Amino acid sequence: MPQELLQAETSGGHDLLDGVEPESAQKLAHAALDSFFEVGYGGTTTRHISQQAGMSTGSLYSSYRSKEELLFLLTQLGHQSALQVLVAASEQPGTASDRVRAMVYEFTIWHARNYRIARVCQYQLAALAPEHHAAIAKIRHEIERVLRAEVEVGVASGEFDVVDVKGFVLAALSLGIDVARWFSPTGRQTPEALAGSYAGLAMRMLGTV
Amino acid sequence: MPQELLQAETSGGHDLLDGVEPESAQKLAHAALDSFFEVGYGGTTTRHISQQAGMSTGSLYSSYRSKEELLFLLTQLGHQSALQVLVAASEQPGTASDRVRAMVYEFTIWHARNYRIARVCQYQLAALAPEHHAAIAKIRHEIERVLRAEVEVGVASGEFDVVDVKGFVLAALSLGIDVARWFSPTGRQTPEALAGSYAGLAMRMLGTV
DNA sequence: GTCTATAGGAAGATAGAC
DNA sequence: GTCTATCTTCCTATAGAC
Repeated sequence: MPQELLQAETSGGHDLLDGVEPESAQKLAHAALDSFFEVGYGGTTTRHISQQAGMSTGSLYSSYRSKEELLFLLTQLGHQSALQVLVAASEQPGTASDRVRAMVYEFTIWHARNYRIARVCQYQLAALAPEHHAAIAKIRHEIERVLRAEVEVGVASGEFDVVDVKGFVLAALSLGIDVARWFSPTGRQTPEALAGSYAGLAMRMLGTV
Repeated sequence: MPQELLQAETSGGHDLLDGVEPESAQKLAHAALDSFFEVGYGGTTTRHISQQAGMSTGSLYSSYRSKEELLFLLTQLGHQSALQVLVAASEQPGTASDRVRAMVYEFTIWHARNYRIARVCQYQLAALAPEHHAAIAKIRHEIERVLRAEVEVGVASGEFDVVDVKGFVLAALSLGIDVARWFSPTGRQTPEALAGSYAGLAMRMLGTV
């Protein structure tokens, strides 16, 4: 069973899975991420995960109870990391505009830089066991709550001109999340340019003065 | 082998799969859609599809060559239908604003009303054979081209104030597409309200005067 | 903790009868 | 076109040796 330490250093060559111990569990986690990303949870076999990790089929089960537990680990690490960058952006000094802009920017850039684990996080949730799904749903609600709270600060202060706060929050998170569907580091867009574009569009949506 | 007639009557109780003939092929297509939606392409078995369609396992293969061909049929019908509503909206009279607003509205509403086939279309593409994937990519490029062309009309006429046309097109399509990830008819949002919200946000992104 | 071996079943696709 | 039967391969998970 791996330690679930959150090592959310997403830039500078670090990896979201660096905190998974011991090494065999980390190798399996990497192999599982590759496979879930490529062929989905249903298309992934435990044999393939084990072999990509350089182990025998049976050895997977001394690190993890099941294929589903491996999905849960990845999904949990990804969601915790995404929430963390959003919270960090919301704690910046400045105006509500500054903070919301930073939140959209960082959320988008996270989905681009971590597009592999992000894609697994966003599109394989239905394969989780009910209790694991509920745990992830809590983090997702928190992500929504953190952004909505900051938007409401800007509405109250008159910085933003929005009637439909829920609609904006939904749209802003959707923009970031959908990046995980199509992003590729071999494409023309850099994470930074993309995040800048979306942050600017979000400011327009808010009718900033 | 089913006829691939496009029956894009998406409202009024009609079904995108109505044009699939004969009836056995249509039943299999419905069952495949259900299963691809629920557990993904990799998690779907031909046995399950056949049994849900009320047939034996082997009978699937007198309508379709493979599981992948069934995915291709669904993906093709969905994409053709989505393109069709976008083209219809682009042919409306009025200003470029009217047309782009209608395009975002209709594209969003399509992904909400057809959220099951839309989810399969958007998230199972990687399972397609290369030649099938290429055929779908053509339709997707056409979808992007149609919207971009109309935005450029509005930019040229001075109706829109956008520097980054590609960024806007990407964001507007993303908003619509991402609806397929989370939409449920049992949720609080109606397709109409959602589409209206996103169409309004798109107009703000365009800096309409 | 890792291995080999295996249980016990299910996978995609095909063959041949009706 | 649909059925039953089957080929061959593969599946998740466990058992027991080292």
